[in-house]
Amino acid sequence: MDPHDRSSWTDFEREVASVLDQLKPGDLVTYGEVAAEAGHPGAARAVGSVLRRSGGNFCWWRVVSADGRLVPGHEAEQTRRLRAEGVDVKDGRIRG
DNA sequence: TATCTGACGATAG
DNA sequence: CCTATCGCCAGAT
Repeated sequence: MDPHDRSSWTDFEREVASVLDQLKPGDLVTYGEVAAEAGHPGAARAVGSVLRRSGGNFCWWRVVSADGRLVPGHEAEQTRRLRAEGVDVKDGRIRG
């Protein structure tokens, strides 16, 4: 998947991208919300797959699990990015 | 067409 | 609070 040529992406990837593109610094969404906003309610797991394979083409750090958990294996980086946007993160989780 | 996979989500214990 | 399951979806093989 080439970040400079979205036309080569799948419809699902484009839809997910359009949703994430609207997020502003400090915004937080869950995989399920992204899926629903993209027009694919229930496809939360598929959203995670897209983000995992997309390797940073999206603002993945603003996406958290439904229970507020950060991305497994990327807690440090995600915590750093979120705090830089004013989000309160505590022990790999969103406080609030 | 059949199966397997996973950065999910809800539920039960 | 934790783990174990199960249902779900789109992609990859």
